[in-house]
Amino acid sequence: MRWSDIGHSACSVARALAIVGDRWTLLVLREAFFGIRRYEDFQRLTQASPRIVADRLAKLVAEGVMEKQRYQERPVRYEYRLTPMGRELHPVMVTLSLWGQRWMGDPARPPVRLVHRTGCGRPTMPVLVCSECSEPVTAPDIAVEFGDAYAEERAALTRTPDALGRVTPGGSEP
Amino acid sequence: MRWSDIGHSACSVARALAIVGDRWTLLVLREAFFGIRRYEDFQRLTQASPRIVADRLAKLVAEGVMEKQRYQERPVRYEYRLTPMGRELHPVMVTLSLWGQRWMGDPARPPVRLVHRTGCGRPTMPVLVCSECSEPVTAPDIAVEFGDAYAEERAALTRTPDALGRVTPGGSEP
DNA sequence: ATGGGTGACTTCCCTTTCGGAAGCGACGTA
DNA sequence: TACGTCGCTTCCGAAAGGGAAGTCACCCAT
Repeated sequence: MRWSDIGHSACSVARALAIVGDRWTLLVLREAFFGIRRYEDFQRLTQASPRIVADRLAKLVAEGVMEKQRYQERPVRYEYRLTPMGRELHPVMVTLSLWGQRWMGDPARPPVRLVHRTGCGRPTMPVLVCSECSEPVTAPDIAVEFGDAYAEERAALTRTPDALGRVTPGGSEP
Repeated sequence: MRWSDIGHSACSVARALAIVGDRWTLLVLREAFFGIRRYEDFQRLTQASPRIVADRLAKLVAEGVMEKQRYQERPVRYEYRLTPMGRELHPVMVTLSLWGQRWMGDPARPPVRLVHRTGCGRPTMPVLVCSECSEPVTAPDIAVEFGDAYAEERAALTRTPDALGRVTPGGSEP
C-alpha cells in the first residue's frame, strides 16, 4: 500500500492525510498559521532542509492548500499564503496544539497562548461542540456511521490483497 | 534536524507531531476510534505491512497513547486500546475528517456520518468554539501569543545552525 | 564594473527509514 | 499429526531524508 493509493480511499481521514499527513508539511502549515509567508522563513523556522521545504510547499500549492504569489516584481520574489482550503485546517492545528500542550508540555509555561481577538478578547482553549445542539462532544458522545461506499471498501478488506482492487474500478453499487 | 530532536522543541505542535505526526500512526488511530482493538484488524483495515503496524502500535504504547492488554489467556492474545491521552486526540481526528470530507470528498456521499449519540441524537459536524464565550472561532479570530521559552527558541533560529543549541542546554532566563 | 548580499531554490551524495514478502512460534482444533 | 490462527520478526531492495554546496537573478554600495 503506497500513499498515492491511499488518497483514493473513500475515507476522508486517509484523503486528508495523503495531503497533510506528513511531519514537515504540518510544521510548514504551523508556520503559515503563525503568519509566515516567505520561503526563507519557513526554512529557518521549521529547521527543515531547503529541499524538504521546497518540496512540501510545492505539494501544498499543487493540492490547493497554499498559493504562491509574486509579492515583488524586481527582483521577482514569491510568497506562500494559505488558501481558504488551507485556512480551514485551523481547527486541526488548534486541536493538535492543545493536545500537545495538555499532554506533553509544562502547563505552567505554555509555548503559545490563543486569544479570542475578535470576540471576547480573552485567552481561550477552543472546544469542539455539536453543530446541532452546541453541547461539547468527546469521543464516547459520537457514533460513527459508515457511508455505503466506505462500508463496502472496508468490507472488501479481507485477507486477499486484490479484494480492494475489485471495488475501486467499478465504484458503483449494482 | 531529526525527529528525535523535534520532540524537544518548546512547540506543542512539534511535540505532538513527534508522536502522532505520521501517516500510518494516524490511520492506526483512526481505526482505534472506530473501535478496532486487535492487531490483525489494524493490519487489515489500514493495509499497512505487519512491520509498520507493530512498530506504530509499540510507539503509541510507549508514548502512552494506547495500552496493550491481554484479552485472553490461552492462547495469549493482546488488544490495544486508547488511553485517556489517546482518547483526547478525538478532536484532532474529527476536525481532520471533516476537513477531508469538505475539501476532498463528494458531499453527497460522505464516507462517515457522525451522530451525537449521547446528546441531541442528530447527525453532527462538530465546530470549534471559544472556551470562554462559546462563539465559533476561525483562524482570523484567534491571535497567537508566544510564551517566553518558545519565543526565545524562535528568536534563536537565525541562519547559524548552532544558535538553537545554545538555548536548549541552559534553558533559563537570567 | 565589480564585489558582496539576498532570496528562492537545485544538485549531489550518502545515510536512514520504509514497505513488502516471507517466516516463525505458540497455541487450538480436527 | 496436520492445519489454521494470531501476533508478530527478519530480511532486503527502494525510497525518503539530511547536509553541504552550488545556481541564478537581481539589487546595492564602492
